[in-house]
Amino acid sequence: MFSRACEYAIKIMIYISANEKERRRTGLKEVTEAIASPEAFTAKILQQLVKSKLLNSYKGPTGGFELVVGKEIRLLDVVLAIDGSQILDACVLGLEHCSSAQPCPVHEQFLLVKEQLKETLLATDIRDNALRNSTINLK
Amino acid sequence: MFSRACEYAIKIMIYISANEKERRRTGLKEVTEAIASPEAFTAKILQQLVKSKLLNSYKGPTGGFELVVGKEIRLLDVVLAIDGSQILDACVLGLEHCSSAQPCPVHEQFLLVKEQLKETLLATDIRDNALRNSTINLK
DNA sequence: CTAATAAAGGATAAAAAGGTCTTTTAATCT
DNA sequence: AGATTAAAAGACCTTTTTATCCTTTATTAG
Repeated sequence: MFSRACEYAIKIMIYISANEKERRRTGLKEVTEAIASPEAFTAKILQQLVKSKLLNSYKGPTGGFELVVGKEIRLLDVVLAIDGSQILDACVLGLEHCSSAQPCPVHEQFLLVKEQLKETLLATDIRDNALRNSTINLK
Repeated sequence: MFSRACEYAIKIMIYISANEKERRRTGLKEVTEAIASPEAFTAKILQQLVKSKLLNSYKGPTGGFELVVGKEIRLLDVVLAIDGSQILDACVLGLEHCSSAQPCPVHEQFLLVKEQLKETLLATDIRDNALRNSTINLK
């Protein structure tokens, strides 16, 4: 459904969110251990999340990453930052000119699926306690 | 949502289905023109659909492909044949041990999405006239 | 039986995704 | 200021997916 990078990104965001309550910044090494991901690759994803303004980063000792403060971050924002809008916008069959005016053969059938997906991505806040619950594991 | 190969496969099946009414067999060249796909790659996908027993194939002049006769073929069958059950079975976050007993942080949120997707894939018959309508284009 | 036709199969190539390594830049703490 | 820490950046490597090419096998029509 999502790229591997996007799966990592969602886990990263949830993990950093869980840390937001207690301490503040989360370092690269800490995240990669928490979500069992390749370190260098995870660093690249963190960079993208910073560029997309979902995370702030700080260098040096006491450095690390934190959610952008005061900004509501939904699952949709994370998916858009890493995978783009393809999964919501693109034709299921990959047709360039598919739309409600010129629908592909399965256009109607997938309207509900996409609507349900979009609704879920929009409704899910990264800071939701149900997600950031520390008992939940991300490995 | 689906792999490129799977997108081609769905188009292939719909196109061959549209031919089922009038003539019978459909050749590789005809399909690739109809769906604007790379010929050799399309041939590989056709082979997979034959191996998965969704299509019958015949060699030589008058040869080609046809839907397995008398067998109901749903979109689900095509997706399973090419992409496998991943999109329905696998954890959204890629966790190995995710289940209702040990749910990942977004497990609940995606239950409805996956259910809706499964329902759609199950309910959509490749021979549905709404799909095989010849006015619909597959390029 | 032979020529022509069309799918099957296997080897190879190109592109994209996933992942690594090394150097640079910025911040902190003696 | 100098040593240390941690993220940023860019070049590189690996695997998977997408796509091509060439030979073989099976079928049909003459």
